[in-house]
Amino acid sequence: MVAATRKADFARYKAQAQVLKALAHPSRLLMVEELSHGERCVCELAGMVGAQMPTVSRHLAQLKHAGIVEDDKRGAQVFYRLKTPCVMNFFQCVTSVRENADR
Amino acid sequence: MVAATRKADFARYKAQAQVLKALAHPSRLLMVEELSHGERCVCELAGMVGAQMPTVSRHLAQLKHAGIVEDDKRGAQVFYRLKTPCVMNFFQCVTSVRENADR
DNA sequence: GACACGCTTAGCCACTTGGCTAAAAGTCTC
DNA sequence: GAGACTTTTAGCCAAGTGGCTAAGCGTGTC
Repeated sequence: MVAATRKADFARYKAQAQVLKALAHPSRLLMVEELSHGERCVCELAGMVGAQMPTVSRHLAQLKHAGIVEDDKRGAQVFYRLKTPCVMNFFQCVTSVRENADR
Repeated sequence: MVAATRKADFARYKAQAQVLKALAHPSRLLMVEELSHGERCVCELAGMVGAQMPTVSRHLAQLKHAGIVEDDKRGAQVFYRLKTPCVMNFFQCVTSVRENADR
């Protein structure tokens, strides 16, 4: 059963890594923080990030795939919002890690 | 000052992304969880991860560079330990994100 | 229907990541 | 110092990432 347990653990770590990877990009972090203040359409986020819309759209697709945001099409626009506001807890943790790292 | 603020924000997001990226790999997550139970030498971790030692050594170098672990050379061996146990808080957060994602 | 608008997809590119093997470097024993 | 042992570094390669432009697709307006 040890092998089976390790296999299950590995699958769990892989899934967790997927979520972390989705957050591990400056532009995506910026978007997540912005979305914590309320829903935004793609063009608004593109303006803030300072990248082309196709690029931003793909970043959002990654966040959506990881289950961090969800989209809502209204007319010609698509609004994104945080699906799991708990994500914001990361920011504190990450900051404290960084502060310890600098020490 | 808006431009300067945005620039500083971007630098902050970039630093945070570095920490998240360091954690965003199944093998590294496994090692971090293992290290949360106490210090381990490289060969022990290599056995758990199931990878070659050079590979594990490089993963550990990434974690060290991100400020997540620190090393302690004792004789021919190198022991690693968590520098910021706070990292363990991530696991809960990530899990809850995943559960919401599956829903 | 024609057009503008917002967003996504596809294709291309440079760059990074993560695995391996081989070689080097440091430490302990004899 | 020779040899065994642990760890790191270097070099290679396949696969993934992230940016761009161009093209496609759905929606609202005239």
